Amino acid sequence: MTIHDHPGKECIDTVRAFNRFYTRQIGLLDEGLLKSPFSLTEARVLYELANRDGLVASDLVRDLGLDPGYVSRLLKKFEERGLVEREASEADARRASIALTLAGSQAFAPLNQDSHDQVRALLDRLAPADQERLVKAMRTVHDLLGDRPEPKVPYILRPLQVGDIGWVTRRQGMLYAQEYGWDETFEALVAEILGEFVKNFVPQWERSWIAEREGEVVGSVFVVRKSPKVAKLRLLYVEPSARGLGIGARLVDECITFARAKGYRTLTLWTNDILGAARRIYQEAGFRLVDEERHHSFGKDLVGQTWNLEL
Amino acid sequence: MTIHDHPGKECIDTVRAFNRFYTRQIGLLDEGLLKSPFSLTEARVLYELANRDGLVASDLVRDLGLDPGYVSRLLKKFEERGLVEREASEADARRASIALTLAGSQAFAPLNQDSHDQVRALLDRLAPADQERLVKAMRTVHDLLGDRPEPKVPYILRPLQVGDIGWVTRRQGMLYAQEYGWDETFEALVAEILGEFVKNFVPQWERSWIAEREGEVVGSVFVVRKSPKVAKLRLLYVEPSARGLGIGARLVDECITFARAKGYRTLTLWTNDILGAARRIYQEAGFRLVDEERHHSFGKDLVGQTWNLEL
DNA sequence: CCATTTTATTGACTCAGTCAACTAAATGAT
DNA sequence: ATCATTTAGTTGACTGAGTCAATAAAATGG
Repeated sequence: MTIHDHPGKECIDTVRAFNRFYTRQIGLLDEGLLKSPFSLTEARVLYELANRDGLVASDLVRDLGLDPGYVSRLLKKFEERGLVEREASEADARRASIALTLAGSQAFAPLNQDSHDQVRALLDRLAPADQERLVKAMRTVHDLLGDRPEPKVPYILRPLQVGDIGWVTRRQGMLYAQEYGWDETFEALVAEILGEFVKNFVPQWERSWIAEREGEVVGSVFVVRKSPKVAKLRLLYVEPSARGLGIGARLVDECITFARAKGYRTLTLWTNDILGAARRIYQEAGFRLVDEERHHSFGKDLVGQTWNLEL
Repeated sequence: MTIHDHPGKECIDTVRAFNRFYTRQIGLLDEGLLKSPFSLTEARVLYELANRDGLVASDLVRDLGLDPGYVSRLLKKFEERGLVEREASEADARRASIALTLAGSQAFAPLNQDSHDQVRALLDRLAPADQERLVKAMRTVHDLLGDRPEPKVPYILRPLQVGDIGWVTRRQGMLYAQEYGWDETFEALVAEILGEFVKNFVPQWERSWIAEREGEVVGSVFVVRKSPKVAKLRLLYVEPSARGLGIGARLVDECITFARAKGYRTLTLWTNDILGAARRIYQEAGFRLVDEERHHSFGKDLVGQTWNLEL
């Protein structure tokens, strides 16, 4: 696979179909503006003015993709009608920041309310579960096509919650199936391990960390008690899409800190030699390879490795 | 929870933000039309004519949300330029179906190509995994907001594949957590059962069915061998969004057929009394309640039930 | 300090889209 | 059958949203 395959034709057609569909959708929503004294573009400008401070004419031109002349005239009209005020910039005499006056806000309020009500009506037609799916899908499209600002917090760590076990199982199963051709018995092993983890969970001695990035699970790791002196790190994984953020190292680090704090003497883990990225993380963290054995699992011939860290 | 909660404010705001964003996005894409001799609306009309047969003027008015007078004039202009032909309808003398001529197709081709290339360029900027996410999200939005045509095949049944174990675990865990407040130990139990199912899987005596609807898993059931004479039905579930299609009954039916074919004498299952929808399916299928016992599991006081069907 | 770029404005257009009035055919209620 | 109502499409008369090019003034950058 090259870095960028050309997108398939069905993909392109689906996106185009969506664009046509949404063109119409937006047309329907904007019909609500017909009775208002503002055009669609005017309403867009009002919205921007109402929701952002310190805007300058050229911001509107750029962000809404409008003609500078048109914006100039439009603002002049708004100013004459007392809807906006301009305040000359001190730093740059050409620019003037534009703000809605009270009258402007009042003129915008019903527009805003209409739009709000329309969207609510749209959502009301859907079952709650579908509302969530819709919103999530829209957010995905928005994030992918918009110039996504890197999230301020690249990821968070949190404990296990309902749904995580299955999700982690699924993702690990699919990931190793895709990358190494492992069969479904690996996914089954993950399911068993996680099932047992929760069933026999001892909060004092064991812990789980789920890495979440923008609401999506992107990594996880588990520490279980093998004996009073030995803790085992299990099921470290990081989503391919979230690699390079140091999540893997961070997760391992949390495990080590936890194991130390609990008074374990050894932190052990089992992995396979082909998992290079993981091995590097373990080495960096100070783990030493203590044992290797061949085995046939998950439909492949593999070399299992045991790594230990003396705490 | 009422049937339709009012959508949360953040939902509404997200949808509105998406609408603003996509208004701009469509504006960007349509800039490609500027050099062409057609307006956006003309291009939309041409697209419809190129992709659908037997169209009538009023179809365009309805489907594209246009003014009838405008369409009338637009078609007249196209006809004068030799881009479209009209053929009077036999059934209704007022109507005439409209079709692109060869010249019309030729005029449309570059537009179509441009749009295609633009979308390809858009997708090319994304990693393949993100392309898939985008397309899937768009399809979700389209399906939810468009008047979705009922799929021709409402669902299909298929055997387990990689990723299903985790998905089924997650969905069951989340479903019962949401509907009955069960804690994560239920999800863990599902994970263990499924892990063991795959680990000890005996194809001759056991089987799984996954119900899939439009590419999404919407239900599942498993049959395991308890003894040479007794098979156990486990983990029946149907997604709320796919209920009412008879998937649950169908899954149970498959289990019964399978158990009979394999020569089992009894099909047994364990459930809880609060799961009313499931109970109805079991009763319909001929199962008899043979045992009940109170137990405390999943953070709740429950009444477990064993149901048997003599084959 | 001078060429270039950015920000904003203005004049001059135009054509995409609207609105209302109207014809002709089809439908449907009685 | 028939007559009121609805549907399909047409035409005339507008208008105003948006475009394009020229210009001014300020800021930037080598």
